[in-house]
Amino acid sequence: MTSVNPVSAESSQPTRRERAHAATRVEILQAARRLLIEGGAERVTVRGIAAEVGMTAPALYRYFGGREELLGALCSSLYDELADVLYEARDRDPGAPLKQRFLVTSFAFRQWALEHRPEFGLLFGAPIPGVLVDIHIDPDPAADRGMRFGQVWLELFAELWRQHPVPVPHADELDPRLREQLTEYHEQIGRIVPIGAVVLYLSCWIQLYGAVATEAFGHLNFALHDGDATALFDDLMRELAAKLGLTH
Amino acid sequence: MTSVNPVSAESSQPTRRERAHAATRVEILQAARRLLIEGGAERVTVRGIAAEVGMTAPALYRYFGGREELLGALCSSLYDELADVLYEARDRDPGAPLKQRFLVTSFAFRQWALEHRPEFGLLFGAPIPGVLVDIHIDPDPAADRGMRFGQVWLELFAELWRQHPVPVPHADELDPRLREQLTEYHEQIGRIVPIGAVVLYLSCWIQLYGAVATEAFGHLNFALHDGDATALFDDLMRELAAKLGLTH
DNA sequence: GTTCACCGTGAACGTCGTTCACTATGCTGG
DNA sequence: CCAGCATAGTGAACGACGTTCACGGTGAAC
Repeated sequence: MTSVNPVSAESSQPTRRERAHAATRVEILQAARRLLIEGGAERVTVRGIAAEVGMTAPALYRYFGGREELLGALCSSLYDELADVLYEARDRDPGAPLKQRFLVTSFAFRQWALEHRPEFGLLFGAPIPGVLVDIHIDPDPAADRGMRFGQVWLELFAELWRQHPVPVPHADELDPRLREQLTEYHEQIGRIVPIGAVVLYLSCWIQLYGAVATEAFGHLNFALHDGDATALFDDLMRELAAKLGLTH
Repeated sequence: MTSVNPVSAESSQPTRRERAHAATRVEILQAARRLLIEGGAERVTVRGIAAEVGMTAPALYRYFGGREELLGALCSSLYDELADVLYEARDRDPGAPLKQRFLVTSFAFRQWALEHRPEFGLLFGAPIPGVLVDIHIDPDPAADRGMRFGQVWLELFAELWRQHPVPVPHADELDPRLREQLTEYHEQIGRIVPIGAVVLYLSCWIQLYGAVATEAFGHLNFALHDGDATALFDDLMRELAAKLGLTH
């Protein structure tokens, strides 16, 4: 099962076979994504993918341990793509004020979610029993591609907060339970902002998630008949900017 | 298929057979829920349910049109249960100040979500292609059990806002797109609050959804390693109360 | 007491994930 | 250059899935 080749044990140049293997892996993931877009995670079927890439189903087991592992790899690659999209949005206009870059990045997140609803659902919906678990359990932090996604927001937020340090509760004023829970993460990110700002960061993430997920999942359709929450999202982002002390 | 009995066409007392039929339906839904809890929507299988209620798979087609329709009915019954839970929380202490009753209800929502994650995921996660669609498309508003769930919050919010009318933008100040989109819903709920308050209501729902869903789906685990966001939720609800002008 | 609607079964079809024995291919070490 | 071998891919098979259909049995209705 994907045994390590003695020739290129770690980081030396990949052999011909390894390149072909990796190429087939991405081809498989592309086919999987096509099926995901067509009909949700349910349609991502081993046999379907195999047909798409011109193989029979058992051949896929040379590349992935099974359907769940394949879905996990698909999640990873999607997290990566999303992180790239966000980085691109953030750095699109490096001279612009940070507030604007933050808003542009937030809008890019929403846009990606709406243009890729099945993918967004896979990454940010209810976890599928055997899939996402494996990812977040991965001991190697670099292997958790979701981390890269979170990193975008963290960098942006930290830069924003340090340039515009809206008052946050001191560590002593924080709920002791919350302070204790967040200490590990706080250290993990190198204490780039005070722990009170981490709470603010999480509350921003929650608000952004809520705004994007409710729209992408259709949980606003009861009120917004056409399902387009653009105007509402604008409102919410203004509110979020105000919470960050970014009054214009 | 479930033809109307000439004896009890509409609302007269149900015949013996009809009662048995209805009883079997709920028994089936209970079995389906047991499987849902065991292993998510994926495990809710026609054959599995049939075995659970002591029948063979084809027999279930006397009660439901198929797996998707069965999942839809399960959603409806879960929405109903959740609405009951919320109503109970709201009316637990009718003499308490509205702010407290609002917070108690919000906490009840979170608690139900955390104690019934698979059910919550089915109702509030990414929509399953063939399932939730049918529900929200139902022309009979009384048949959409999700409406009953939304009604709890709407009643609570309206009562709260009228007792404590925090300033909201006038209709003229609202984004024209948003105003036009919300007009239909505004009429539908009988204009019990001004349309600007509807925007506030939606933003509250989004914030509550974000707080509960991120925790229930594990989308806070990157920072809260134990996954318990109680303290953070407290914070967020305080913030939400402040947005409603409920400073204590 | 006959008729008939309804409940439930068993067999069957096509699809699913997965395993296994097997073959072909192409790289590798002597 | 050739023997050896890891790897890629196939076809058959197993059990489980959703769904359909023809069939028998049971209880209510006239």
